[in-house]
Amino acid sequence: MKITSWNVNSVRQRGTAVTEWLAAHQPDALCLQELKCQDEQFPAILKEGDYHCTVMGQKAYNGVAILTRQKPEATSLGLDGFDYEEARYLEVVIGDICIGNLYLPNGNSGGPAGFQKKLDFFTALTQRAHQKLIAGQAFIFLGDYNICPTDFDFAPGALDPHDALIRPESRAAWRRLLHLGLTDAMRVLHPHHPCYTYWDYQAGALPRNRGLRIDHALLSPFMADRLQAATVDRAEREKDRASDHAPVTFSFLPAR
DNA sequence: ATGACGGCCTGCGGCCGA
Repeated sequence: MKITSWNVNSVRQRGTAVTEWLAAHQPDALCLQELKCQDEQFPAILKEGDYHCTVMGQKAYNGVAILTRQKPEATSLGLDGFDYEEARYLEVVIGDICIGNLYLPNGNSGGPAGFQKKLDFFTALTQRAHQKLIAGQAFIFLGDYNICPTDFDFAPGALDPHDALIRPESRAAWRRLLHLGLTDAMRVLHPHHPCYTYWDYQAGALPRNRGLRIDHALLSPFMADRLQAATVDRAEREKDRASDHAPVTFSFLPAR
Protein backbone atom coordinates (compact mmCIF):
# COMPACT_ATOMS: atom_id res chain seq x y z
CA MET A 1 0.00 0.00 0.00
CA LYS A 2 1.32 3.41 -0.98
CA ILE A 3 0.03 6.72 0.36
CA THR A 4 1.35 10.08 -0.84
CA SER A 5 1.17 13.62 0.49
CA TRP A 6 1.62 16.56 -1.87
CA ASN A 7 1.08 20.24 -1.22
CA VAL A 8 0.38 21.30 -4.81
CA ASN A 9 0.17 25.09 -4.27
CA SER A 10 -2.96 25.52 -6.44
CA VAL A 11 -4.48 22.39 -7.94
CA ARG A 12 -5.74 24.43 -10.91
CA GLN A 13 -2.13 25.19 -11.82
CA ARG A 14 -1.10 21.56 -11.30
CA GLY A 15 -3.91 19.52 -12.90
CA THR A 16 -1.76 18.01 -15.62
CA ALA A 17 1.20 17.44 -13.32
CA VAL A 18 -0.97 15.59 -10.79
CA THR A 19 -2.60 13.49 -13.51
CA GLU A 20 0.75 12.46 -14.97
CA TRP A 21 2.20 11.79 -11.53
CA LEU A 22 -0.74 9.51 -10.63
CA ALA A 23 -0.35 7.54 -13.85
CA ALA A 24 3.38 7.11 -13.26
CA HIS A 25 3.28 6.16 -9.56
CA GLN A 26 -0.23 4.77 -8.95
CA PRO A 27 -0.46 5.22 -5.18
CA ASP A 28 -3.48 3.82 -3.34
CA ALA A 29 -4.16 7.30 -2.00
CA LEU A 30 -2.90 10.78 -2.87
CA CYS A 31 -3.48 13.52 -0.30
CA LEU A 32 -3.39 17.03 -1.73
CA GLN A 33 -3.10 20.29 0.17
CA GLU A 34 -3.39 23.95 -0.81
CA LEU A 35 -5.94 23.42 -3.54
CA LYS A 36 -6.61 27.19 -3.51
CA CYS A 37 -9.98 26.75 -5.18
CA GLN A 38 -13.59 25.89 -4.51
CA ASP A 39 -15.03 22.40 -5.03
CA GLU A 40 -16.55 23.26 -8.41
CA GLN A 41 -13.20 24.56 -9.67
CA PHE A 42 -11.40 21.27 -8.96
CA PRO A 43 -9.84 20.20 -12.29
CA ALA A 44 -12.11 18.09 -14.50
CA ILE A 45 -9.10 16.08 -15.66
CA LEU A 46 -8.79 14.70 -12.11
CA LYS A 47 -12.53 14.30 -11.46
CA GLU A 48 -12.86 12.31 -14.67
CA GLY A 49 -9.75 10.19 -14.08
CA ASP A 50 -9.35 6.75 -12.51
CA TYR A 51 -9.29 8.01 -8.93
CA HIS A 52 -12.16 8.81 -6.59
CA CYS A 53 -11.86 12.46 -5.54
CA THR A 54 -12.97 13.56 -2.08
CA VAL A 55 -12.65 17.33 -2.11
CA MET A 56 -12.90 20.01 0.58
CA GLY A 57 -12.29 23.26 -1.27
CA GLN A 58 -12.20 26.91 -0.29
CA LYS A 59 -11.91 30.12 -2.24
CA ALA A 60 -8.33 31.41 -2.73
CA TYR A 61 -6.69 29.71 0.24
CA ASN A 62 -6.30 26.28 1.86
CA GLY A 63 -8.30 23.36 0.49
CA VAL A 64 -7.57 19.63 0.83
CA ALA A 65 -8.48 16.56 -1.20
CA ILE A 66 -7.86 12.82 -1.12
CA LEU A 67 -7.70 10.84 -4.36
CA THR A 68 -8.12 7.10 -3.89
CA ARG A 69 -8.06 4.09 -6.18
CA GLN A 70 -10.86 2.46 -4.21
CA LYS A 71 -14.04 4.24 -3.33
CA PRO A 72 -13.75 5.30 0.36
CA GLU A 73 -15.93 3.44 2.82
CA ALA A 74 -16.40 6.66 4.78
CA THR A 75 -15.42 10.32 4.51
CA SER A 76 -15.32 13.11 7.07
CA LEU A 77 -14.72 16.81 6.38
CA GLY A 78 -13.21 19.08 9.01
CA LEU A 79 -11.66 18.58 12.44
CA ASP A 80 -13.70 18.74 15.65
CA GLY A 81 -12.32 21.41 17.96
CA PHE A 82 -10.74 23.48 15.18
CA ASP A 83 -13.37 26.21 14.98
CA TYR A 84 -12.25 28.24 11.98
CA GLU A 85 -13.88 28.50 8.56
CA GLU A 86 -10.88 27.00 6.81
CA ALA A 87 -10.64 23.84 4.69
CA ARG A 88 -7.66 22.18 6.33
CA TYR A 89 -8.65 18.63 7.31
CA LEU A 90 -10.27 15.67 5.60
CA GLU A 91 -10.46 11.95 6.39
CA VAL A 92 -11.30 8.87 4.37
CA VAL A 93 -11.44 5.22 5.39
CA ILE A 94 -9.96 2.67 2.97
CA GLY A 95 -10.15 -0.93 4.12
CA ASP A 96 -9.63 -0.70 7.87
CA ILE A 97 -7.30 2.28 7.66
CA CYS A 98 -8.19 5.89 8.35
CA ILE A 99 -6.27 8.38 6.23
CA GLY A 100 -6.28 11.90 7.66
CA ASN A 101 -5.08 14.63 5.30
CA LEU A 102 -4.10 17.89 6.93
CA TYR A 103 -2.88 21.37 6.08
CA LEU A 104 -1.72 22.88 9.34
CA PRO A 105 -1.71 26.70 9.67
CA ASN A 106 1.65 28.29 8.96
CA GLY A 107 1.37 30.59 11.97
CA ASN A 108 3.53 33.45 10.69
CA SER A 109 0.70 35.71 9.52
CA GLY A 110 -2.07 37.33 11.53
CA GLY A 111 -0.06 38.17 14.62
CA PRO A 112 -0.63 36.34 17.93
CA ALA A 113 -4.09 35.16 16.81
CA GLY A 114 -2.56 33.63 13.69
CA PHE A 115 -0.03 31.74 15.76
CA GLN A 116 -2.70 30.62 18.22
CA LYS A 117 -4.63 29.14 15.30
CA LYS A 118 -1.65 26.90 14.61
CA LEU A 119 -1.59 25.68 18.23
CA ASP A 120 -5.37 25.20 18.16
CA PHE A 121 -5.04 22.91 15.16
CA PHE A 122 -2.40 20.85 16.96
CA THR A 123 -4.67 20.54 20.01
CA ALA A 124 -7.60 19.37 17.88
CA LEU A 125 -5.45 16.93 15.90
CA THR A 126 -3.98 15.50 19.10
CA GLN A 127 -7.50 14.96 20.41
CA ARG A 128 -8.47 13.23 17.16
CA ALA A 129 -5.44 10.92 17.34
CA HIS A 130 -6.19 10.13 20.98
CA GLN A 131 -9.79 9.15 20.12
CA LYS A 132 -8.62 6.82 17.37
CA LEU A 133 -6.01 5.17 19.58
CA ILE A 134 -8.66 4.55 22.26
CA ALA A 135 -10.96 3.11 19.59
CA GLY A 136 -8.18 0.88 18.25
CA GLN A 137 -8.45 2.26 14.72
CA ALA A 138 -5.37 2.13 12.48
CA PHE A 139 -4.50 5.51 10.99
CA ILE A 140 -2.03 7.64 9.12
CA PHE A 141 -2.23 11.40 9.58
CA LEU A 142 -0.24 13.03 6.83
CA GLY A 143 0.15 16.34 5.11
CA ASP A 144 1.74 19.75 5.41
CA TYR A 145 2.35 20.12 9.16
CA ASN A 146 4.22 23.40 8.69
CA ILE A 147 6.75 22.43 11.32
CA CYS A 148 10.43 21.52 11.40
CA PRO A 149 10.53 19.25 14.45
CA THR A 150 14.26 19.76 15.12
CA ASP A 151 17.12 21.88 13.78
CA PHE A 152 18.11 18.90 11.60
CA ASP A 153 14.87 19.42 9.65
CA PHE A 154 15.85 22.66 7.91
CA ALA A 155 18.93 23.94 6.13
CA PRO A 156 21.05 26.41 8.09
CA GLY A 157 19.88 29.92 7.24
CA ALA A 158 16.65 28.81 5.60
CA LEU A 159 14.49 30.16 8.43
CA ASP A 160 14.45 33.15 10.75
CA PRO A 161 15.09 32.01 14.35
CA HIS A 162 11.65 33.30 15.38
CA ASP A 163 9.76 31.61 12.56
CA ALA A 164 6.54 29.86 13.59
CA LEU A 165 7.82 26.67 11.93
CA ILE A 166 10.51 26.31 14.59
CA ARG A 167 9.17 28.17 17.61
CA PRO A 168 9.47 26.20 20.87
CA GLU A 169 5.68 26.29 21.36
CA SER A 170 5.15 24.77 17.89
CA ARG A 171 7.68 22.03 18.54
CA ALA A 172 6.21 21.29 21.95
CA ALA A 173 2.79 20.85 20.31
CA TRP A 174 4.31 18.46 17.76
CA ARG A 175 5.95 16.45 20.54
CA ARG A 176 2.70 16.24 22.51
CA LEU A 177 1.19 14.59 19.45
CA LEU A 178 4.11 12.14 19.08
CA HIS A 179 4.04 11.34 22.77
CA LEU A 180 0.69 9.63 22.27
CA GLY A 181 2.79 6.88 20.72
CA LEU A 182 2.82 7.89 17.05
CA THR A 183 5.71 7.35 14.64
CA ASP A 184 7.30 10.00 12.41
CA ALA A 185 7.50 7.72 9.36
CA MET A 186 10.19 9.55 7.40
CA ARG A 187 12.54 10.18 10.29
CA VAL A 188 12.39 6.67 11.72
CA LEU A 189 13.53 5.25 8.37
CA HIS A 190 16.04 8.02 7.57
CA PRO A 191 17.63 9.20 10.81
CA HIS A 192 20.79 10.56 9.17
CA HIS A 193 19.45 12.36 6.08
CA PRO A 194 17.50 15.63 6.33
CA CYS A 195 14.79 14.55 3.83
CA TYR A 196 13.63 18.05 2.93
CA THR A 197 10.18 18.20 1.33
CA TYR A 198 9.95 21.93 0.53
CA TRP A 199 12.23 24.40 -1.20
CA ASP A 200 11.35 28.09 -1.57
CA TYR A 201 10.94 29.44 -5.10
CA GLN A 202 13.30 32.30 -4.25
CA ALA A 203 17.04 32.83 -4.11
CA GLY A 204 18.00 29.48 -5.66
CA ALA A 205 16.79 27.50 -2.66
CA LEU A 206 16.48 24.26 -4.65
CA PRO A 207 19.92 24.16 -6.34
CA ARG A 208 21.49 25.27 -3.05
CA ASN A 209 19.42 22.64 -1.21
CA ARG A 210 18.16 25.19 1.29
CA GLY A 211 15.07 23.19 2.11
CA LEU A 212 12.71 22.33 4.93
CA ARG A 213 11.20 19.05 6.12
CA ILE A 214 7.62 20.06 6.86
CA ASP A 215 5.48 17.44 5.10
CA HIS A 216 5.12 14.52 7.48
CA ALA A 217 3.24 11.28 8.11
CA LEU A 218 2.42 10.22 11.65
CA LEU A 219 1.47 6.58 12.12
CA SER A 220 -0.57 4.65 14.65
CA PRO A 221 1.26 1.56 16.01
CA PHE A 222 -0.50 -0.82 13.59
CA MET A 223 0.68 1.23 10.61
CA ALA A 224 4.16 1.78 12.06
CA ASP A 225 4.63 -1.98 12.32
CA ARG A 226 3.98 -2.27 8.56
CA LEU A 227 5.99 0.73 7.39
CA GLN A 228 8.31 -0.27 4.57
CA ALA A 229 9.60 2.86 2.83
CA ALA A 230 9.37 6.64 2.72
CA THR A 231 10.60 8.72 -0.21
CA VAL A 232 10.69 12.35 -1.31
CA ASP A 233 10.17 12.89 -5.06
CA ARG A 234 12.70 15.68 -5.53
CA ALA A 235 12.64 15.22 -9.34
CA GLU A 236 9.03 16.40 -9.38
CA ARG A 237 10.04 19.57 -7.52
CA GLU A 238 12.75 20.18 -10.13
CA LYS A 239 10.29 20.32 -13.04
CA ASP A 240 9.25 23.61 -14.63
CA ARG A 241 6.31 25.38 -12.95
CA ALA A 242 6.35 22.88 -10.07
CA SER A 243 4.81 23.30 -6.65
CA ASP A 244 7.28 24.45 -4.00
CA HIS A 245 6.62 21.13 -2.19
CA ALA A 246 7.64 17.67 -3.43
CA PRO A 247 5.36 14.61 -3.28
CA VAL A 248 6.23 12.42 -0.28
CA THR A 249 5.28 8.74 -0.44
CA PHE A 250 4.92 6.18 2.36
CA SER A 251 4.75 2.43 1.61
CA PHE A 252 3.34 -0.31 3.82
CA LEU A 253 3.51 -4.08 3.87
CA PRO A 254 0.17 -5.88 3.89
CA ALA A 255 -1.21 -6.96 7.29
CA ARG A 256 -0.22 -10.50 8.44
C1' DA B 1 22.06 45.55 2.30
C1' DT B 2 18.78 44.16 -0.93
C1' DG B 3 15.87 41.37 -3.70
C1' DA B 4 14.31 37.37 -5.01
C1' DC B 5 8.91 33.62 -6.66
C1' DG B 6 4.34 32.51 -7.44
C1' DG B 7 -0.22 31.72 -6.08
C1' DC B 8 -4.88 34.34 -5.19
C1' DC B 9 -8.45 38.33 -6.05
C1' DT B 10 -15.57 41.39 -8.43
C1' DG B 11 -7.18 42.13 -9.18
C1' DC B 12 -3.55 45.93 -11.96
C1' DG B 13 -0.96 46.18 -5.86
C1' DG B 14 -1.44 43.74 -1.64
C1' DC B 15 -1.71 39.64 0.95
C1' DC B 16 -0.18 35.05 1.94
C1' DG B 17 2.85 31.35 1.80
C1' DA B 18 7.26 28.97 4.65
